[in-house]
Amino acid sequence: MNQSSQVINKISSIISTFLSNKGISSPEINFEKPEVATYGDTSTSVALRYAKSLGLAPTLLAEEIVSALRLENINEVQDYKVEKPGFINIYFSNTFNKLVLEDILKGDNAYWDSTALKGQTWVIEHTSPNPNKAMHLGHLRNNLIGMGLSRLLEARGATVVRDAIYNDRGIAIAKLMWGYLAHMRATSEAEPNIQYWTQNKDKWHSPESLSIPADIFVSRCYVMGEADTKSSPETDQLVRGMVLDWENQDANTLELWRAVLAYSYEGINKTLSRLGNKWDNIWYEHEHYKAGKEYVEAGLEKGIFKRLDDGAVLTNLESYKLPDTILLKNDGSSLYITQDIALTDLKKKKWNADRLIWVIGPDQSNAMRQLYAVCEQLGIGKISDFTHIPYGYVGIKGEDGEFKKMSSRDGTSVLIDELVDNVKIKIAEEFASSSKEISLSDTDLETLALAAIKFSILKINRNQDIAFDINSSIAVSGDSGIYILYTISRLNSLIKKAESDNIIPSPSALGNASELVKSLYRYNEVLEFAGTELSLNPIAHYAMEVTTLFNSWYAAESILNGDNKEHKIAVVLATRQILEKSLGILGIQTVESM
RNA sequence: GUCCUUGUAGUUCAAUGGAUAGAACGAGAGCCUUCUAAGCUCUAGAUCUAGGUUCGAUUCCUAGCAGGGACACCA
Repeated sequence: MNQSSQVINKISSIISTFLSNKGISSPEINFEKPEVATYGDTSTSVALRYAKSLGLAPTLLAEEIVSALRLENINEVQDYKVEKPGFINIYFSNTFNKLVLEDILKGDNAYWDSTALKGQTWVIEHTSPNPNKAMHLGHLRNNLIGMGLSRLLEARGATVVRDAIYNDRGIAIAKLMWGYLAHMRATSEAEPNIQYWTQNKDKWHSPESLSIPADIFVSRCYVMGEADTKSSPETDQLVRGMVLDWENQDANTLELWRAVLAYSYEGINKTLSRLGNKWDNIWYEHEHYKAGKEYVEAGLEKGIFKRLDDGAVLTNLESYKLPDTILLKNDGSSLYITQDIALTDLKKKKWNADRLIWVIGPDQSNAMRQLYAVCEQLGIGKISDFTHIPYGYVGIKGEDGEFKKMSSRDGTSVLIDELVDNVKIKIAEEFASSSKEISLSDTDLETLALAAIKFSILKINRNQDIAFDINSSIAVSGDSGIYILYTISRLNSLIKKAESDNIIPSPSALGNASELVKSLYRYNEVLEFAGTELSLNPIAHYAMEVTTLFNSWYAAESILNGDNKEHKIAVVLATRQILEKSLGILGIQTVESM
């Protein structure tokens, strides 16, 4: 426990004791940051909350609480004030600021280690890519949320397992295989059949031979393959036959399947590694797609599900107030939900998971609730162990300013790589016109572009739809990731200069920048809030707040000159620490200078 | 039709049931012989409607209006 939190805990326990003595059993004491600084550094509304049950006017109760607090003489508090209608506003002294800075500069153990979720294992499924399409902005948002949440949960002490599922079998993959076979022939003599292909693979194109990225290569194959099945019933038959051949483990079909998927994974991995993606485990549909049926049969025996006249199996979710859904088709084959039941049990057992999270689009929300209910009925876990994290669509801003869904068919689908590359160009142009002396490496440009993109997505509440304007959506000034990175490079430069001037950082109770320091103190509080909400935008907004406060201070104060240099450079160090930690959770890396 | 979700300055977004609804972009006015002006300071500008609960509602409840999504053998 760090020193600064102990101050709050002490205040809290004094109030708690006071209210208990008055007859309130286990009172809840809340603190919040007032809107305006004149209302103090922190504030509690306990008096408003309990005045009625104690039969006292709120301001009177507040006064009594303040008297009790004054008796204790807490060093770090300068003053308490009661404000109508009954708030108790607390003003910290500079001693408090000194403690905050000491805590932060002491490093990891003292300040950062949260034990809130210690001992818990969370499994978080995110970014399950579609093997036959290049990844677009929807996947980007999924990935940023999934990776961000897993870092946030880790920061709160949980053991986190990140996983994803590849839907690597079925009709869509067969279309992809056909598209490759029929349309990626390098010479006209190549025959579009599997047998021929296995003997003459060099007569087919690869991403390298066409000089295009693997994901684009795969997308093209799929689009052409699908078009063929639509226009020609014979091809459609043939593709369906490929699915059967695959299920019967036909060696040649499996070989083609592996070859095509290898391109697919190559493309996916290239894009995702750019983003800093990490999975601890990948589930492949072909490994478990049959297992779900047994769970459904077991449920039938227990009378949880019922078999319809045509042989299909239906849920009974009346007690959950959910619409029923089919678990097994009338031909006995399985559906998404069938496989997900098995997968959920696998996940839970493999990691002995306490909580399971799915980061998946909002269109799945009904299906997710059905899945969770069925899993509870089958005894796989409690419904409260399962959480769906939906997120709003990423669309395109239309001519009329309206939100339009992206569609690869209309060519309005924006790919992740395309976006990153465009933003890099934009930043480079901005930089070139800015009369700076330093030059930016390509690595720096990539870092900056990713910072701008990640921040602009994560600062938005995840349930909001985003209408993307390709020309202006990624801000490089103002409320942006670039603004924060720019500020960090200012901090870096100050720290370097302080080192060469031999200024030893040392927090002082006489120091200034108190508003900034008090906002640094809120880091843990923000993490806790974000963690309970499973939401990342509070962290983004917090980082912005710290940055803005620093820049205002920086503009008004000469940091490396005058009195108190040691204190001021301690503030600078602590600010950098907090900003880097916050950005770290968002998956944003920084540049040394820009 | 039922269920879920969203509605806040011109625009893009904030706001744990709290106090004077915050930022950014855009608009207007200033600030570089001094630590990085991608910065700082100031000005103008908003809670979809109607009820209710509460000391207090952008937030919770009810009913509307408007957008988006889901609704049984697709993936």
